[in-house]
Amino acid sequence: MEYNFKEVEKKWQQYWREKKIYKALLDPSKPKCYVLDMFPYPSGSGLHVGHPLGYIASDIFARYKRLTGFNVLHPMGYDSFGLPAEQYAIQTGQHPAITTEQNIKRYRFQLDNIGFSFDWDREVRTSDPSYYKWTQWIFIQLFNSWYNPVHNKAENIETLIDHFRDQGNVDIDFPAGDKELFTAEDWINFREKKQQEVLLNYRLAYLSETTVNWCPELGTVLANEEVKDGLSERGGYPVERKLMKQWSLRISSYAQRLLDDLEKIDWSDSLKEQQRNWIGRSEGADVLFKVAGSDLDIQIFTTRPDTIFGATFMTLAPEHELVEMIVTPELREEVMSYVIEAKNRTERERMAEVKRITGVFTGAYAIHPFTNEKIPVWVGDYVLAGYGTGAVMSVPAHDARDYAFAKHFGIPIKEVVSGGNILNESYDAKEGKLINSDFLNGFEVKDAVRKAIAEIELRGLGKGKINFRLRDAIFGRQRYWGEPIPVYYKEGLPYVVDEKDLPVMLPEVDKYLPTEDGEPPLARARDFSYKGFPIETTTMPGWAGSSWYYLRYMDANNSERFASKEAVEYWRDVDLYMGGAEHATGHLLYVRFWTKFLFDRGLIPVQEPAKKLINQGMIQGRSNFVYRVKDSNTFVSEGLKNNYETVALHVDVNLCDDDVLNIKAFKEWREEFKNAEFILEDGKYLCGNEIEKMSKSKWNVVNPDDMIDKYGADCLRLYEMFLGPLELSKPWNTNGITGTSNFIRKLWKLMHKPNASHELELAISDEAPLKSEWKVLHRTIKKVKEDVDRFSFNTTVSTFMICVNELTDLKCNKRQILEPLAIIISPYAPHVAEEMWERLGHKESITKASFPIVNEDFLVESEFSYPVSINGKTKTYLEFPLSLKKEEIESEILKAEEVKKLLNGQSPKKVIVVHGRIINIVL
RNA sequence: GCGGGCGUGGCGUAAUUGGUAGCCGCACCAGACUUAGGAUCUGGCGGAGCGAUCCAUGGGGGUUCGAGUCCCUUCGCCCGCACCA
Repeated sequence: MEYNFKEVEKKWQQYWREKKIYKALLDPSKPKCYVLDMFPYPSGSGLHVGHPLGYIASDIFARYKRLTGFNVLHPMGYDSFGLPAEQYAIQTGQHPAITTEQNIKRYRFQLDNIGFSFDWDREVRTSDPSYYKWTQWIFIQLFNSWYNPVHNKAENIETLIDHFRDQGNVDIDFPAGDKELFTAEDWINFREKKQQEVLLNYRLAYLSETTVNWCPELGTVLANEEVKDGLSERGGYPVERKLMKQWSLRISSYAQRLLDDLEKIDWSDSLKEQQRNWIGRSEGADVLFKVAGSDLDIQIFTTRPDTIFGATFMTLAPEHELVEMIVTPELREEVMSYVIEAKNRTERERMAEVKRITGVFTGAYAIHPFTNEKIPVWVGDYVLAGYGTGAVMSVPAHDARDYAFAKHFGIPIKEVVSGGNILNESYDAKEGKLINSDFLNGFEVKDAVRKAIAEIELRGLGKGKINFRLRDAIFGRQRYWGEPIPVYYKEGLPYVVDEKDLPVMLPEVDKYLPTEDGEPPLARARDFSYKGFPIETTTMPGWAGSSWYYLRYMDANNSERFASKEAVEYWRDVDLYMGGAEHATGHLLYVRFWTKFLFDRGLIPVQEPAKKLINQGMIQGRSNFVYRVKDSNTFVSEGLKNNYETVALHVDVNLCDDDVLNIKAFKEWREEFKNAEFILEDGKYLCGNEIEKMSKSKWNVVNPDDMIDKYGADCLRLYEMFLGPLELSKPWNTNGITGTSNFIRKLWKLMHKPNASHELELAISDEAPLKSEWKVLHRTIKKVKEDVDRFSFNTTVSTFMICVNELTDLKCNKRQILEPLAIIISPYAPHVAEEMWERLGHKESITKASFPIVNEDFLVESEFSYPVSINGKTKTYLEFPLSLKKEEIESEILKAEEVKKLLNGQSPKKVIVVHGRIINIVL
């Protein structure tokens, strides 16, 4: 019989499910391999062919690792808290849990269709109380921890309390903001309320009044990572800056470690670079400038302390608290109206108008700490409140922004580093010699920076400092569909819920909207309280559950702990993490942060979640167009469209095959096309095409289920891999799928022959293979192994094709060849491989087999004829027997008769041999 | 502006990582068989030339016996960050 993929795939999927073939057990006798995909948010539109790309690749890797003797953990789950289900709930009143459940069912069906080797007994759902119980538990650990800068790790808050009791806080760096000093005695005399307030300043999960990204449209705050170009990442609504009391996580304490440990992990350069940029470490100094005629100081941060003599003015961010205090009475009105205007501009407006230079003089002057000159203090919105100290010393000669500002307002420009032409533009480069700079004169920039910092510290004007761009992560969301924060309020102070009372269940509400007084939806819940005290009404952000899910898979059904000690000790970290690059500065930063935190607290044995990470490329859509002749119901084929005046219309790509329109289906597609007429070329209607993002509105969404129905799961798997390198973004194009489809048929035919009535029947030979057949096999095994090890799955598919073509040419149907062949193909095309395996007489699943070992003996060439170049030029052919050892090759070749003949008796100076072959002869 | 990546036939791509450029597949062309099909099989398929050969990896230059690969320069494309002091 012909290969019937529908029957075969169904049969094996059922077999795998029933026998729990892919169940992973903790087995210390075997090496572990943890292969993880980024779990999906189960959206209403289901999977399209782009989603499984990464899943297929990781599945291949997982299956390959199983065959090579690893105990593989390859789980899947759902990131099931999130906005779309909540938006839908707001519109329809349906509980998000119901929508989510429906979507998950659909996802599961689609995933099963592709034949993945997930261990579904370990499925996790972030919205499940048995899961978010532990998300809440980790939050409590964060709340009960502080970052000890001396030990450079998070510790139990009790150690801080002990320290306060013994020594106060004099010797402890305050993590953020101004430091209020107290002694041990002070601490003991503080009331409970005061103590708790102080501790809140040190906890890793803390409540504070901060400027947040407020999105009025979504009615919630967002983390920096969730804002793109001043718009919300989800929905694309404008975001404002707003001062609010909010829960935050102190990720900034981990900035240096998050940066340093990038060195230790095998992630792509671009992704690491994105994280480095996001963390944004810069070295420089904090310097104090006195305000003339007052005892106020302006603290600035600069990375160029060497240029301090070039500071001709200072600029404060409009939000800076000193603005109000230093502005002179005459200018107060003007300055404050500028401040208000600047504050009211949204982030987006501010960004869009980067080129616009605005600012206003405060009337106040600062005293230059070295020259004692009076320099004017300005307010300008090019200075950001959120970075450094929100104030800068402006050195127009050596900073492009200061330069533009100074030019615009006619402020003097003083050159202090030679090498540029400051009449035309600022000289920002960090090289050149210092001039006009007193004690720094003559130093190179690099040395001057060091010298300047030393001098600043010596004179008590400030000190060297490392600044990070990374801000603490805002953790509260004014939304319903998320994890409740396990906190209650007593006398206005937050306390965490007792661990034994977890989870704090998400309460039922009558509506999923904020209350009339603007409280989050949870405030609608009746009696949402703990021991009579009100519970926090904001919920956790979408990234909370995904920041530790990889740990839950290790022991997904544990009700005593987030995962048992044995499980985290055994599985440790992810060996291969597959997912999109869009999570570079969101999820992938948070999951590293939580991992380091849990490590610090002795809960897990690793500091990084994933050793190796691959970002699979996006699959774009390939839209098809039909061309309607203007004002008619006639459609003209693509090649002839220039002869008419036409309008291009998106047409459902599923109505086209290789860009040829299925006219019958098209007519049935929409009522208006029922009587459409067509102008054909070569008897066909050819559609135009264009690469666009895959989306419903563009009619270019290809559903994997349809592909599987038409070609089978194995064919889809092979084809998605064959499209090109994994990391590359590429358009989905089914035009080439016949290639992989043919391949599966050819593979099948290796062990089936047509009988008298032209039907295929099993034909396997038990004869010993010929050397040529062994050679084909072992070359393939070798190549496949190398390819999988370097994640080059597209070349592997080519390798399989070559192998099958060659075996077909050799008419090889030998069992000893087909068995290993089935094994090496099984990670890619598991269904057909299982079926072959069974037909070869095996009772057990092919997944229990072992990946064959390469026998190099079959690959050694004894004799060959190949082109050789002389002095890198002329090519000629040479036959030379090669059975020599590496070190013998050159000396033997040098005296070989053949070579001399070739050179008319001359002896070569040097023979270049690569992989046992003479490549070039130098005379 | 800064950072990361890329540029090879009509198309997707490959090249043992510095060693015969174009593997494999699609598309296309020719042929065979035929139960007439969008099946299967055989052959061809970067350019020029009857040919041996020559020219070709965005352009220019360099290192090397030898460069798609390394270096410099230039052009073009994609992605990320961006008033971060």
